[in-house]
Amino acid sequence: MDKHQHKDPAEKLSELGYRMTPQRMMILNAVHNATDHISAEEIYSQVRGQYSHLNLSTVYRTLELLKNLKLVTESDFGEGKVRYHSAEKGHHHHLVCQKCGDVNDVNEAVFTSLTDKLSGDYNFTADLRHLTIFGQCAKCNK
Amino acid sequence: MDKHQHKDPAEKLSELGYRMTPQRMMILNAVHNATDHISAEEIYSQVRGQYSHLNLSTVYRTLELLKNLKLVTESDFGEGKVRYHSAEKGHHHHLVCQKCGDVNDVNEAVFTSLTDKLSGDYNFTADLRHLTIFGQCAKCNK
DNA sequence: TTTGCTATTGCCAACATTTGCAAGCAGCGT
DNA sequence: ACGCTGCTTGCAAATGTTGGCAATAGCAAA
Repeated sequence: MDKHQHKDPAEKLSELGYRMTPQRMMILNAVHNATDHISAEEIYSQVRGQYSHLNLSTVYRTLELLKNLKLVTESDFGEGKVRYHSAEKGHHHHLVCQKCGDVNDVNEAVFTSLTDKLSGDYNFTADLRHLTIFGQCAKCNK
Repeated sequence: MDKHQHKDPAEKLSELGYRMTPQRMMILNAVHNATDHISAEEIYSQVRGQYSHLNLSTVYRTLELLKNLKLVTESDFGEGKVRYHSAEKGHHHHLVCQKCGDVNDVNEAVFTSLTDKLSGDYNFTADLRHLTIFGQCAKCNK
């Protein structure tokens, strides 16, 4: 299994001169196996369950690295902490309702006209991985 | 002067049961008089120069309030701290270059097709005040 | 296998921001 | 004037995240 992945994250790391440590491997797994967007603290306590030699700073530093390598994406839902998501599971954006707090996914396609415009008018290549948009949801709009 | 404002912030506050205190007045002035997007710490030390009885928590709490009343907007340029801007000076969005760190303004109009789509397809009323989009700027795209 | 370079980690302190709590103060009714 | 109610503040502690530094551990070359 896992044959369908384009490239093993471990491979991707070592190709770029990074080292595959147990910490990184387990953090990567935690993000990948998470059913939903997962926080740094959650990753920390989850990994610690099987591998007690881990520091929270390492979690943050690893997530920063994985983010730069585009292996994970970061979302801020306005909870006072940030959440992470495996990039391999596909991109999508979020609509967060400021009234009821509901979070809904939006397909990337909704943003193509925006990125096209930014590219055409400003020659700016937008990096919209996990964008969060605040506002009022359908339910609260009634 | 200031006759062109729609409504006095003091008036807007008291209408909603809030009080116009010296702290709030000076924080509001600091944001309004700032030539650029200003941080909480900057507001704090600036106001403290003329009014030493001020706590940093008050600055944060006041900014939170002004944000909810839509008197100021908040932008995160990825510096590890947030910046504020007077809403009365007009809305605009930001393109932040991940390579060179340059920040450019984009007119609100660029986003109308997006907000229309979100409204039509998802019945979601987007609250795009100061949106920040990361990517690569024209210079770095060459 | 051993060595050596340096990326990586843990620990701890700093930073930006939020929160709980008790005291202070404004405006209202009596 | 008095006290009540609830908004507002300062203070200090907590939270989420980042950064410096010295020790450790991958990995490649010998």
